[in-house]
Amino acid sequence: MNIRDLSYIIAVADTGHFSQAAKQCFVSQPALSMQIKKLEDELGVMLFERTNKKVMITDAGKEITAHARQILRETGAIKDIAANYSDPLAGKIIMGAFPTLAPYILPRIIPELHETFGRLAFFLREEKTEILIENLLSGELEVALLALPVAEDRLDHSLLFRENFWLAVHEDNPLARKKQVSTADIQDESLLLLEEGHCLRDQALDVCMSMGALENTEFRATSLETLRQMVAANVGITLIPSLAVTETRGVRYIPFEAPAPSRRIGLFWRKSSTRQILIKEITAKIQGLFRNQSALILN
Amino acid sequence: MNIRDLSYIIAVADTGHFSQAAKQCFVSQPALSMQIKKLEDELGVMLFERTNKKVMITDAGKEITAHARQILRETGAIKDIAANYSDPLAGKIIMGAFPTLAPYILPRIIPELHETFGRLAFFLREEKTEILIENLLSGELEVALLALPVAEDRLDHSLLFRENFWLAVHEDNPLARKKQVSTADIQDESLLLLEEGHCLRDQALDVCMSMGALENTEFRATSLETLRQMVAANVGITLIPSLAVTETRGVRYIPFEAPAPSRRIGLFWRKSSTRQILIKEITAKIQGLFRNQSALILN
DNA sequence: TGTTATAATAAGTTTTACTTATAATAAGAG
DNA sequence: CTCTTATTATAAGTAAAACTTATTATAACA
Repeated sequence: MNIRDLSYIIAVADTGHFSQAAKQCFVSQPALSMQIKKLEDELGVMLFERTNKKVMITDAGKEITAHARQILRETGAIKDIAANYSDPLAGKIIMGAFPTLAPYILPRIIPELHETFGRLAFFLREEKTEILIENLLSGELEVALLALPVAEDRLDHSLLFRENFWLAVHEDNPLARKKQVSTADIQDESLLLLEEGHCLRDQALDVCMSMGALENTEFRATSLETLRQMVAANVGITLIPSLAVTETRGVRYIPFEAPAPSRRIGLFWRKSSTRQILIKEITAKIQGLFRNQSALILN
Repeated sequence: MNIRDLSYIIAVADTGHFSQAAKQCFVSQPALSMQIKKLEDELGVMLFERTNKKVMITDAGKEITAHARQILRETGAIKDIAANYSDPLAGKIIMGAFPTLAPYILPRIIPELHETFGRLAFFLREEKTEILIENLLSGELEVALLALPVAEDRLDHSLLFRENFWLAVHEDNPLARKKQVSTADIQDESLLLLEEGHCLRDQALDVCMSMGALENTEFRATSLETLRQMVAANVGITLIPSLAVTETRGVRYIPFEAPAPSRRIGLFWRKSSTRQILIKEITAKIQGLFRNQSALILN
């Protein structure tokens, strides 16, 4: 059985002629006759009763063409779906981002992406980096915003922007009066950090390492907002990535002297992804957004 | 697109492997890979994301395989229907018979046919001969019981039996005392006949012709039962076919001397009918019934 | 009785699908 | 880090299927 054969029998059922049906199907009459005969042999049932002047459909033919019509409707649906998906900038895409980035970057980029990619529905997932990588590899997620580097060679990425860290201190802290902080300023200071599993923790530890600062081990926060509130409560100081810098009662954010410590954020996807075209477009769009606003948000 | 291709993508969706899917479909892995690739090209959409270790289905693939599954269900339905119809002794059959035969023969043969052809549903249609022939030719009717001869070379037939005519007279009629009637007995008698369009009218006219009897033109009955009641009311005499001979108050039925006048009843079908096997069986069954009961019903 | 309209058959060609063998590639084991 | 294994992709050649044109067969109709 064959979808083409089914359209042949429908054409015969509709026209009542083998030759007209053949014309309608753009094949020669013998081709159509032979295919129908083969189908009848395969099914073990006559679908049409032929005379020289008339073609009559049998009961079996009536029932079978009804199902054949349904099959053609389904193939139509398949073609429609394919046509929709074959627009690489249409459909849906699930984007992941880790928790110390997601709430600060998504409100900035999603409205813009939504505007640019009108035929695309964005779904968002906030998870820790490790989970996001798993989700990417398993196919649950199409793209994710991750901090570089990521040691996973099944993934590809493009760099989106570099996000500087700011020092967050209580307004009563002596450092609060500085316009910029230097390595010397925070040497031997101890910083509040996030708990294990957050990439921001590792990034901040790297900064501590290079600047000679220490971790305040009395307390490990479960979220960046908790960390910020700890600073507001004058429990300690911490690093805040620039996108998360927002006016907060009692807190002063101070930029570092160049070269400021920073993290690099990239967009990641499976090397095997079927949506490379779309991803490339999204990358370009996000890069464009941050190129224009770099003065504002990166330092 | 192709039903086989659809089963390939379903197999891949189910197994998660091209090679396992190929095994399940009894083809080589390259064959399956190539067909799926061609389908993807045709649809303009990737259905699977392949890596060396893993096959992931795309969103498009998910939606499309859902429809593909529906198509395979429909093909299953088609095969089921075909399997049912491919039993030539199963299904339904519509049988026609003309009005001066139908009510008398059908109660005798339908129960027997029903018993013999358990998987067959009989539907009956009573119409005048002319209509029955039209219905046969148009395909509305598969077989019909008609009186021979029928001048229509698109139809085939087999002779089922010969049905004698009896003379029906009122019990007060002098002929009522005879054991048999001869040609001489009804010479110049006038017989009540049916109205135009009934084949029994033509048959009876033939008998009149050959026996030198006349038509009673005062009255033409619209049904055989009317005719019988006219005889019971002593309005006249008539011919009754043997299957319609049933004890009736005031009516005597008298057989003719051999060779008795008779009509031949046959089973008719389109030469092009797809159900020749079944029709042959039905013919044989009916012939058997009447062979056994010939003494009873034919004379 | 010839003409027309229709489906079936025949022969040959083209297209499609398949097979086997091989390559390429990444994951996992030692 | 290299070898083995598991997987899909590619290539070349073969087999099968579908198609075309030309012809035949048959019934309806003028």
